[in-house]
Amino acid sequence: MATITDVAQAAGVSISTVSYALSGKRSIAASTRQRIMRAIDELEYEPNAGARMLAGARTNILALSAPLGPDGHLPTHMRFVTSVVEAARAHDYDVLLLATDDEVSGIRRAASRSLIDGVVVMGVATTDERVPLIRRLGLPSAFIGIPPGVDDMSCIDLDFDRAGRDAVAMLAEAGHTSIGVIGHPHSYVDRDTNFIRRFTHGFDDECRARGVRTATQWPEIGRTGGQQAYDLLREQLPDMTALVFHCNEPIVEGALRRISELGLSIPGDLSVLAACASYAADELETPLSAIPLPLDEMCHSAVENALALVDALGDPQVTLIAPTFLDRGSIAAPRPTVHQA
Amino acid sequence: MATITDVAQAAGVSISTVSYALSGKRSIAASTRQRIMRAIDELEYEPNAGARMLAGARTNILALSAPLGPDGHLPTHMRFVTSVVEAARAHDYDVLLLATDDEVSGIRRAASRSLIDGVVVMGVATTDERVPLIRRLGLPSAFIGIPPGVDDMSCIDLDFDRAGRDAVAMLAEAGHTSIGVIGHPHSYVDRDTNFIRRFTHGFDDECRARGVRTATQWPEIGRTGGQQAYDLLREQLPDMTALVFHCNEPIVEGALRRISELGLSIPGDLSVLAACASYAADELETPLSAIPLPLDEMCHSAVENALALVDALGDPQVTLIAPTFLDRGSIAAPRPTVHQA
DNA sequence: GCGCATTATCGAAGCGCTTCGACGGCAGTC
DNA sequence: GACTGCCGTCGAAGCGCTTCGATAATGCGC
Repeated sequence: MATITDVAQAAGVSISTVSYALSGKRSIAASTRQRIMRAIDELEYEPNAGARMLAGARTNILALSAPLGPDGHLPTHMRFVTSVVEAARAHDYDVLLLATDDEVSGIRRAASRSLIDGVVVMGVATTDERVPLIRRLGLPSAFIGIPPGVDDMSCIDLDFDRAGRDAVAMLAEAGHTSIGVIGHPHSYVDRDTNFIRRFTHGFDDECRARGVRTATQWPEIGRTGGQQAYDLLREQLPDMTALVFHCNEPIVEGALRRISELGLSIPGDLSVLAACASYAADELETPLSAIPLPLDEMCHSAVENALALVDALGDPQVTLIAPTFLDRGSIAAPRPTVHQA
Repeated sequence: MATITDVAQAAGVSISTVSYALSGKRSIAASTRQRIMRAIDELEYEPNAGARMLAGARTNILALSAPLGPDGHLPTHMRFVTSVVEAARAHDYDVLLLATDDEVSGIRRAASRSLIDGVVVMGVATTDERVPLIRRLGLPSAFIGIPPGVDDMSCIDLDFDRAGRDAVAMLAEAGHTSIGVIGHPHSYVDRDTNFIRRFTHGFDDECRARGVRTATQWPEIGRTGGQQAYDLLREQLPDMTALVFHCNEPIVEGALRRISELGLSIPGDLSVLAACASYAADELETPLSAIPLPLDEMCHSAVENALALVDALGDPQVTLIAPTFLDRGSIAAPRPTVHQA
């Protein structure tokens, strides 16, 4: 493999000139730069990563701490992972994947070994040991999700509170006064809670403000959970005319199936909104209007925030992304109530 | 951060002694080693990764080249990824994730920069550009899956041909003479084919040898695809008494649902086998007897094969894992035929 | 045409580690 | 008691790069 010395020789310059030509940190005559670039191409030179780390105190590697246990929703996690990798690559960064019981210790190890420049943290739990660890290490970082009470580190997330309010507002303005919610599996609620709690807070608060009746089901994982949750919800809220999903697609699919089994039409009999949807809500059995989870935006911003900290540009910041709405026609005014004799 | 010099000073020895104590490449007096270890603990010393790479020509990083496009089955891919990470960690290796349009170029880049010691390749396609690339780079590698015609590189996979034969044998010996197959979505077949082809080859060959009638459906992606495939299969093979799945769970779930809608019992009316199942076939609506895909074994062996090549222990080898069978009672003898008047 | 910036380039130090060769000390051998 | 061999340790070279300070070359004002 060619080294910088080979390039310097081939171009008839010193190695420091090559280095400066590459980094742009000092001005180089255009003609010299050209010769150097030609030599680089011919020799297929790539700088040695180890040498660069040693000398430059820069690794061009970002860790991704991802709890990818069997209890999360794999497809969603996967989308986050690939999106982070993509964002990192856009800045010539590579991603070291820390997972399976190494999301925490791996951060310490990689940082102590100066293997990484920073870390992107996903799957943030309510009390997350990675928060104090990273703070103590002084490692540039970005959290995807907002650990409660943290304001001295970069975090990015959808504004779930706002999303909850918007969901209510949208349905209430269409005329609904009784809205059911199917939330995440309760196993997530016990663990992750933070974003779920924020959504619920905004949602419930807005219901109260508008005098909307509501009830929430936290189902079991999977499609069956979705079906059961819908049935229970109907018992709890017999006059329900609108349904909000704040969960992953298997549960949505289960509930939609149950709805269609019951012969109910969307939005004729029931208005449905997919809130904070990490999946493609237009590819469901019935396409759903949605407040999408801006997954790519979150991941890209997280990477950029982390790298800004690496470059010591700016300070850590907490970013809440404003929710948006994608209309797919699954929301309408409720049917006029038929007063029974 | 503490360096090896700090440790040497604290322990009152030279840095080379510390290095040898750590690597074990020369003998060190027990008392000296103890002093060194104490110093390491007290200073929380971790060797600098860059320096190690530079001096040692060893990075302790393995690349994982994973095409994680939206067209694959995300949960399965995710399981592979976490399993590889886990296996690598067991050897104090970290994993650099190459994905999203960088599975190929990333290998070249990381290798040229001497960032990685080797690469584990997943999602192997029939003609895969990574094969010639890695061969040309002379990079230690292991393929999860067998690229056709490759015998000079380490590959590991389930013996799909054998699995196909075993599937037929098992059902034929239970008395079945007409076996339907629901295979992978045809979008996979067009792309990946190799393992699918090997399964089909073994399966069809064994059917021929045993005089078993058979037909295969390559469904659309998703649950609906599974339902449709089952219906079509019944038209194609009206006397079908056994069904083999060689696909991912959404399709299995769709087909099982259709079967239960039709009021058919398993294994009373239909014997069912989940072949090469990457999912937990015991957690389905109806638990299925299965030939499991030994995902962890594949990933762990792949990592070990790649590392063996890094250490220049042994030569590349193609490993086919013998299929096993997990009985969950979804296979029985066919009902005696009722001759219609 | 002299001094002074400015621009372009170079040499050398040093990042933290691994590894080679060397060396002192000690046990065993004849 | 001198010789051989081995064990435990050390010093120094060198991995390929970045960066600092120095130096040469150029352009400019007066």
